[in-house]
Amino acid sequence: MKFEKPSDIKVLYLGTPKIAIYPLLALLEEGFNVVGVVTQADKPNGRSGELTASPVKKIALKAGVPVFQPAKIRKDYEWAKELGFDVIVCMAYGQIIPDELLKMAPLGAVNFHGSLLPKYRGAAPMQRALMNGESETGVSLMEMVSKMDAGDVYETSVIPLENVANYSELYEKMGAAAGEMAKHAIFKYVNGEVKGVPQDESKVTFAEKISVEDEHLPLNLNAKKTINYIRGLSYEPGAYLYLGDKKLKVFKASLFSEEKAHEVGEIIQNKKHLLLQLKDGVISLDEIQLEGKKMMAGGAFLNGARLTFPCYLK
RNA sequence: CGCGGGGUAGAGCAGUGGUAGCUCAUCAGGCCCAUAACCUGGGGGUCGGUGGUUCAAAUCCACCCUCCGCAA
Repeated sequence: MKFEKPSDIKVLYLGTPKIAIYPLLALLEEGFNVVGVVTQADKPNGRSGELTASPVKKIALKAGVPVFQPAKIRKDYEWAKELGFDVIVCMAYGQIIPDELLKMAPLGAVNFHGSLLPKYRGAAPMQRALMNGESETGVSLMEMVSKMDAGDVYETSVIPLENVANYSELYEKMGAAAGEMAKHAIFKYVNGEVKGVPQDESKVTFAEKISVEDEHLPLNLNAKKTINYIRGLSYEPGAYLYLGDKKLKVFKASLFSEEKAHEVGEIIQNKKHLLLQLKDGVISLDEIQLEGKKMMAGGAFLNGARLTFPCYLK
C-alpha cells in the first residue's frame, strides 16, 4: 500500500523538550495528519512552582492536535487504541514506550536519536560525544524496538563538531537536523522506500545520563579533556568546581599555556584571565558563574572576587 | 506557602546609621624604541521601588518589583 501524500498518513508523535519540536513542526508543515501528540505531564517550573507545559505540548495545542500526557505510559496506553494511527514518530519523549503501544502502529514506530548509532545509545548522546572530544556526531532515524536504541537505522545525518561551541549549540543543530530529516524521511519510511540497516553490535557504546556527580568537574583530566568536558555540559547543566564552599560553574574554557608551575587545581594570579592549573597545562576559565550570581566573564569575576592567594578550586 | 544568595558608576564587587569606595573599563597627560605594561590626573552613581523609624538611612522596619544557585 502506497501513500500518495503526507496528509494520508496518520501520525502519533511522542516528544517532550524543545529539541523534539523540530520534527513535529516539520511533520505539520509537510501536511502529515498528526492525530495525537504524547508528551510528559506538566511540571512545576523553577522557583515559582508554576505548572508549565512542555515545549512539544505548546506546539500541539497551537496546531489543534489532541494531547495525551500519561503519567506512566508503560501502564496507561489504552487511549491509543481508539486513536487510529499508521505510524509512531518519536524524539526525546522521556519514558520507555511499551511494546504493546509500538505494535499498535501498523506501519511501524521510528525514533530520532542524537547520535550516529550504534555509538552513544542512551540518555545523553550529545553531551557524551562532546565530552569525549568526538570529531563528529549526528542524528539517526531508527526503528523503535523493545531494546533501547537498538533498532535498524534508516537514515543518518552527520554533524561535524569541530566548530560547535558547546552542548547548547549542538542541541539546536541536532534539532534542526532532525527537523530536516523528518520532512522527507517519514514519508519514505511509511512507503517502504528506505531500507533499515541493522546496527553493528560490536560497535555499540552507551551514553549514560548525566548525573549530579558528573557535573562536578574532575581535576585529574588533562587540559584538552577538561575543556571538552566543560563544553559537553554547557550551558545546561554546567560543570562546576568548588571555590571554598560555593559552586563555581564553568561554561567555557580555553587552553592558556602548557606551563606546569603550580599545583593542580590552583588559581594562578593574572589580571585578565581566571587561570587554572591542570596536570599538563593551564586553562583559562572564560565564562563562569558563582552560585547565586549571574554568568560573567572570567576577567570580570577577578575584578570583584578579592581572592586571597594561594587559592584553589576543587 | 520547598531551601538559599543577590540588586551600589559601563562591568565585577566592598561598604550594617553620620559628608559613597575598590578593581577593571573609559578619557586626558606622562614614561618608553614600543606596549594590552607602568606612573599621574579626570569624568561617570536620585545606592531596584514605595512607605515608615530617625536630627541623620546604601545601612533599621514593612510591602513590592526583579535576577540567580539548589531541590523538584
